[in-house]
Amino acid sequence: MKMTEKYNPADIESKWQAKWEADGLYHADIDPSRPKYYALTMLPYPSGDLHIGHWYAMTPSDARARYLRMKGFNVMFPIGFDAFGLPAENAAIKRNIHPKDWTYANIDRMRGQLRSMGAMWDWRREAASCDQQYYYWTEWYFIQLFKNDLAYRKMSPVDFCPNCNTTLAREQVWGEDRHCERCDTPVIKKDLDQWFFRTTKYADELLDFTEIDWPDRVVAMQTNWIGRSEGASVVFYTEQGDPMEIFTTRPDTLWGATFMVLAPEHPLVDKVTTDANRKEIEAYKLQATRQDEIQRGATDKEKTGVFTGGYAINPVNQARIPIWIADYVMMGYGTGAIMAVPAHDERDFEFARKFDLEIIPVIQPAEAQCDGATMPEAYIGPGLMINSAHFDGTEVNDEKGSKNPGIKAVNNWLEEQEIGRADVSYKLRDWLISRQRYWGSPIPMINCEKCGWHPVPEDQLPVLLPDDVEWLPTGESPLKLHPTWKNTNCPECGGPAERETDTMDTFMCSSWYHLRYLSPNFDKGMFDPEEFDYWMPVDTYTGGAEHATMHLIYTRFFHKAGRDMGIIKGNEPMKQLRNQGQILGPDGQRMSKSRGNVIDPDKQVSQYGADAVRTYLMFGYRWVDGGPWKTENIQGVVRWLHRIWSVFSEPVKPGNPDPAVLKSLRRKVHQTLKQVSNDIESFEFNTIISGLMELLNEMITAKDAGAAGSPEWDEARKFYALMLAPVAPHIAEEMWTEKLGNPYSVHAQPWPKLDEVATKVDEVTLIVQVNGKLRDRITVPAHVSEQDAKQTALASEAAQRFIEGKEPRKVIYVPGRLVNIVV
RNA sequence: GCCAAAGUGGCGGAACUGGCAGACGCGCACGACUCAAACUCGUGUUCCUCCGGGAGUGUGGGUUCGAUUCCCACCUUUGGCACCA
Repeated sequence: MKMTEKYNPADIESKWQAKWEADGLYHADIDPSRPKYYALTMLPYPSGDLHIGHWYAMTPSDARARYLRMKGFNVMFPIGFDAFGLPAENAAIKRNIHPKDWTYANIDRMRGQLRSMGAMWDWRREAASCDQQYYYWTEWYFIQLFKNDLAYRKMSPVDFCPNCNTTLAREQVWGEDRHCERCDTPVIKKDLDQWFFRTTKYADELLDFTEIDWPDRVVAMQTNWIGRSEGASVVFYTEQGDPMEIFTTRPDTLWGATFMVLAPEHPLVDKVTTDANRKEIEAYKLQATRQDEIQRGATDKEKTGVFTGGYAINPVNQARIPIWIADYVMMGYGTGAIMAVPAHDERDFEFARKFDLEIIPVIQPAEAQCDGATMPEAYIGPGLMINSAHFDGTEVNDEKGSKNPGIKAVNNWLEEQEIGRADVSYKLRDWLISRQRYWGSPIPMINCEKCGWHPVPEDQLPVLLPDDVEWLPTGESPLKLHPTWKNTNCPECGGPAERETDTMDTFMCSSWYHLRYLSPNFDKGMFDPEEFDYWMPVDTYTGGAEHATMHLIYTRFFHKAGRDMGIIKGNEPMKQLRNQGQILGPDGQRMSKSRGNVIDPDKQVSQYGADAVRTYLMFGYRWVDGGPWKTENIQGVVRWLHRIWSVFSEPVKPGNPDPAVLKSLRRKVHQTLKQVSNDIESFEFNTIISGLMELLNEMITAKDAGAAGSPEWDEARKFYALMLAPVAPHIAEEMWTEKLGNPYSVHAQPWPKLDEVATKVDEVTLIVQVNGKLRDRITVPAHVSEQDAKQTALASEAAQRFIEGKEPRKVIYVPGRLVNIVV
């Protein structure tokens, strides 16, 4: 007899990976006869080393894609690289290697690592955002945005990281001390001419999530980020007659405005400031700008501010109210000016108390009486309007915007009087995309002194990045320092002109990679429309939740803008989104080189095999949560894989089993099939594995009872290999093809067919409760009548003991579950 | 402060629609195999117990014959936002 070889993952994994690849097993091509499924996982940055987090994100997604493929879908599962960005330049500076060389070397290395996952990538669709034929179309799309007035240039104060020497988008600035997301350096403000995209134009539409199935968490984060507030815009006038527009969510409190506050940077500050106050105002402004550089955000900071000496007229009652400046009013939101109603706004109240300003209540709560002189805090609840001319007595409730009768009434009146109007304000700002760095997609714009800014003519695209640059960071784009690159001719007048030397934020590149995957070599457009029509939209998108307010808003904007420009079809790029959690180091901390708690997937794979690493990551965690890597826990799946191997390898010794054993084996097989199918569809990877473990345990028991050799046993092994295929593709292939002798490949097989009848039991165990407490178990036929079930339960000796001869008041019967006797 | 999610054995976690809490696995203990160890296999493993049973899913209440599951209040943890007018 031939000795059974041991399970050696290294042998079978590389063998099958090579064969699958050579056979093009996972190529996904347009096939109108089959339903399509676009499964997408967020593309990696080519940092040079695949992280265990990539495995955690990608291999369960791969398992699900494989399952859907077996279910009959034509599944596309592509991969690529988010290949532009700062780390390449930083590495270049540190090691004097060209960012391009660094990036492509890393991509090469990571391709190998990604292959070791045994995932069903269609490598023919690979795209890297730094490829010429990719950024060609990134540039082209920029031009379309520009032509449609969705890209514009503006001088504006922007967050600038002095370490990375580039500007940052609002969402790339983190924390109370406003530091750079990459290097933790506190950012500073700089006034720069920058390119923006009009994301705000889509603010309302971005708040509509009805067409997509995304996690509540992400929907909530995007909703907060967009920050829609309903209210009114009202124009106040300074005493000199300059209009001063403010936005308020509480127009019903207009009569309680006792002062105005301007942001220190507000353009009217100089004009309203009297000579007597000018010195103090200038000092405060200076201090505010300085503080901007460090921190102006702290909430618990005591309010500061200075009186300008100027006054404004409240348009609703002609009251003359002082104008102050204070840093609690931000130039970047609304109009940078507010009316202050201290009686009904906490911040204004605090400010008024500190500077002894008047407080006039205009909302009267039901019970207490508000008195401006004595009230201990602002009142923000509902009530009736008072001190508000003919609005006195109008009801104000807790609703926001026009649902609030007080706000609605005042808004109507403001419009009639032409003082103001109902309005909406957003926290969302236009997307700043200029970066003063080299390794990014060029912004294809030309500036001519005579003709202004014009796009590079499309037949001259792409604007190529020059290879010969000095990339030492100076705060200016390295492209600006290149001796010749920026010199060109004006597309309008032909005279000498200069190229834009900033490059684009890499989020621009990653906003459309799912479209480039459709046809990475297509040269007549961003994508082949035929591919688009078949594959789009993305059916399932998986990745980290950290992109909720950045990438995931940008890509929706990109898509909607493309739709309105006639380039893209549909309203949303990705129908379903699911987030995975994070794998932490064994110490429960975030993995980092400095902590020395990094788990290297390559090492794990060489030690345990790819199937073990895949299944461990699926089994050990709730996918959405993640958690610390536990080295000893991987033993569980390793043992399981070895047991699978032996169940499939050991010679069959046919026995003479009890038919009940076979029936119960078949039941377990089909119950597991049902459970595994449900779990894999709903991203519950941990219970897929536990279900398969349970089934294997039952198979071993059945085998010991002589089941081997029976048709039930053969079906169990066949189904087992098929159910294993999505999660552990290599061992499943080995079992299917080599051990069971089925035709290659297990991954080209249809998913096994469920026999619902087989999952049903003949006999059920009912629990018998007395007053809700478990007292006994009885076995009854599955279709027992209610009466019989109750009778059997009442007759139970254990139950009788607890009934103690008392008369049952009520007997509850839940079919298949229990009988509860209430006494 | 606001928004969101989550609290279950020593640990990761399971429990369909309100119906046997702790599946599966790790760890641990004991046993078998072994000269011995590892591997492997078997048995046990929420806590208390007078061995009848009792308690138990963050805390306190409620609804219900019955609550990890539904409702109310609170506590804790994690993530996000944070003077947004």
